[in-house]
Amino acid sequence: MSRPTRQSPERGGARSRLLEAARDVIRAKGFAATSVDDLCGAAAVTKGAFFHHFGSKEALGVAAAEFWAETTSGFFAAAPYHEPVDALQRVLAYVAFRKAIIVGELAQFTCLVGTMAQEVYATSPDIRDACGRSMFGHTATLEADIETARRERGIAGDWTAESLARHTQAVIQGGFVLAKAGNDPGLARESLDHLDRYIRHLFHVTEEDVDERNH
Amino acid sequence: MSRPTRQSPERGGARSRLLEAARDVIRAKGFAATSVDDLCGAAAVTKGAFFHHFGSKEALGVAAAEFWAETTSGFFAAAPYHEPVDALQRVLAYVAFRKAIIVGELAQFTCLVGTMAQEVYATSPDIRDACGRSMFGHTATLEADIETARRERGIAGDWTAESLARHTQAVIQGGFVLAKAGNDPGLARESLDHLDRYIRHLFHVTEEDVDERNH
DNA sequence: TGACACATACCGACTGTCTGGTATGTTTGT
DNA sequence: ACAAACATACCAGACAGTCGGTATGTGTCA
Repeated sequence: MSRPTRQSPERGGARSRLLEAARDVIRAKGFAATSVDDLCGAAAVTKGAFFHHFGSKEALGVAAAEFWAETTSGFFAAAPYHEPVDALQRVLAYVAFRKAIIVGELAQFTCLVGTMAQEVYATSPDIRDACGRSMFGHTATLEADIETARRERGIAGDWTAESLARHTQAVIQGGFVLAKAGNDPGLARESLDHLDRYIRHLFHVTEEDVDERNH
Repeated sequence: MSRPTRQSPERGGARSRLLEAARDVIRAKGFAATSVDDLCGAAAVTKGAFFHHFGSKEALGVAAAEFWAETTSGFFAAAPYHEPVDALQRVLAYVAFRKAIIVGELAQFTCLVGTMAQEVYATSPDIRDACGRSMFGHTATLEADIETARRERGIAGDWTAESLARHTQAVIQGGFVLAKAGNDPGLARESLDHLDRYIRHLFHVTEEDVDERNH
């Protein structure tokens, strides 16, 4: 069925098409429930191509997590939340941005590495670690802004920028879980409102303060 | 292998042994990666017994979510965090309790319905909805204490008890995801510290206030 | 009290399909 | 000509689910 056309579009693109298919199909069905044939079908390539590029299904999982790390880091680096010159405003803009991109179908805005890590953490250490690198690599980029904001504003408190960055990620990931369980993206957005309120509290943001330096 | 002894222990116990096996095995391996034979092996029953009690693997998934709802609601109802007479102290004690039970192996303290919902939300609406009922049924029990605390303390703010109860669940679930990705239970506890701080902020808890009315 | 009917609980061999993976071609750019 | 990038055919095992059967109650009526 739907044999890939001979003289198929861009020869050499099988690997990236498989990674894109993995990103989309695994987010919808999960890693274990996604078969190699599913991926080949979605990417319009044959099994020969699959095992030419990836030594095993597990190796594809690792590659998919790394692909996710690359593409998302590019996506977030190009996002507009970096614009404010004030570091705290960047942090709050990050949270607002994360909320703003929660639209449409669940499988399109949820996190590949969160989903995969949850599923394979005990059965595939390689995939788990690749997911961990992607996730904590991302939190590290936020951590820098949090740390800067803290210094700029002279904020004390018994918490670290690292832990707050990770907490932010936890709220996002947890929001995805609730959104899936309740079949309602609004549940993910809701938790980000609480996170926003919490961060404003940590940085003693008053009502008048809010638009003080808004890009 | 390991044939269940004829005259096996408690005839009639196959169903509950399968549900307990499902609870443990699925939390470790995920739903899709857990085979019916895995469950039969773990429960020491045969396939005949499995399909006598459950019409399909999916039906077992639904039953496992319902079993989880029953056993955890009993567990939390009996937990000591209900002791404080002050509602806010009960809420904070709940968070502390959730943190305290995060010990040992990941598969032993993480949430079955969170794991399953994340995995099957798009492929099995029946399991997803059963997971949702379990999860939001639990948040509803916390919501009551939050609402009472809010009235007792005359707290305003643009948030609802319902949303805060769900946010609490999101932080817990997100903590589990990070703990799995980082292979470190401490990551789940860490987020609960932030949640505790956030709730104290919402209720204007001062340092002196803390042990004011401690059970 | 016991015999018969019936239901529930379980057993384990079997089946057809699907799975990840392999072995061996064929095409294509350089 | 050569290697990389595919395609095709195939395989052995695992998979969910089936089915005919047995063991153990449970209700009923003489």
